[in-house]
Amino acid sequence: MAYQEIFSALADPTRRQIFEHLRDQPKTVGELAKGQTVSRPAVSQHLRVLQDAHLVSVQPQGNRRLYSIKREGLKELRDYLDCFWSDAFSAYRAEIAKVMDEKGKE
Amino acid sequence: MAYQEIFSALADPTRRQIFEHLRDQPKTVGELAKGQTVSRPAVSQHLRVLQDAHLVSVQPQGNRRLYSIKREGLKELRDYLDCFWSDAFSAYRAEIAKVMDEKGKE
DNA sequence: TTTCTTGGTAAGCCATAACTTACCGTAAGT
DNA sequence: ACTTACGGTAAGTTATGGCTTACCAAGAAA
Repeated sequence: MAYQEIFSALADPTRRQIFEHLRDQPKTVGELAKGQTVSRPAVSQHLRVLQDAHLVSVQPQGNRRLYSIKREGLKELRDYLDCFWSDAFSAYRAEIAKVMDEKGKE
Repeated sequence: MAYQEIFSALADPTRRQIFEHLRDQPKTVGELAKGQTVSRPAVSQHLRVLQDAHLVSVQPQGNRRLYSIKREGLKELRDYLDCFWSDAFSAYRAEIAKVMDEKGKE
């Protein structure tokens, strides 16, 4: 359904780098821009795209905005990939994934 | 490493549709083009990109070329996604995936 | 209340990528 | 041998998307 946005969001190398930087911990726009060669507005625009793809989320904290990874988009992507394993293991995999998602929420 | 090619290969909607059409069974270029609104050369070009991303493979059969899905690229992508589940379940997931790949090869 | 920081948005530029038509090589069919 | 089917490649066009600078709004700090 929303594969389009997710795939194209992660297709850009700069955007993927930003996304990866969020893997360790939530960061502000300024922090993210510091690790990038592109300008801060560019980072803002990338974050917008990632947000639309449900790959990151924000919480404003006074002056700044703290971005963090949101696994929702990733989960969708994983489900998409899974349906290319057409054998019985696909279902098995899906089940495992489901269980782990539950755990992951804690 | 080669995430770039894989992500951008699947980011294009037409290309993804072609890829999905191969899910059921291997097909020739003509067959794939028939299900598409774009021209046959366009399909050829898309297949080239998918091939570079290790998402499809070809075997020539006389006059025609039979394209089929190659899970190598998908596997790489899945591994990439897995490393965003940073908890202990990531390792577990990876193990499961490995086992299932082995099984899948049969 | 100024001033500085933080960050989103607008406008415009430019490179890339997806498409087209035209062409060519090769294998089958007649 | 000729013709038709199949499909890859070249060249050119156009739209999209990633970048920049400039600008603006809102919260801290002075």
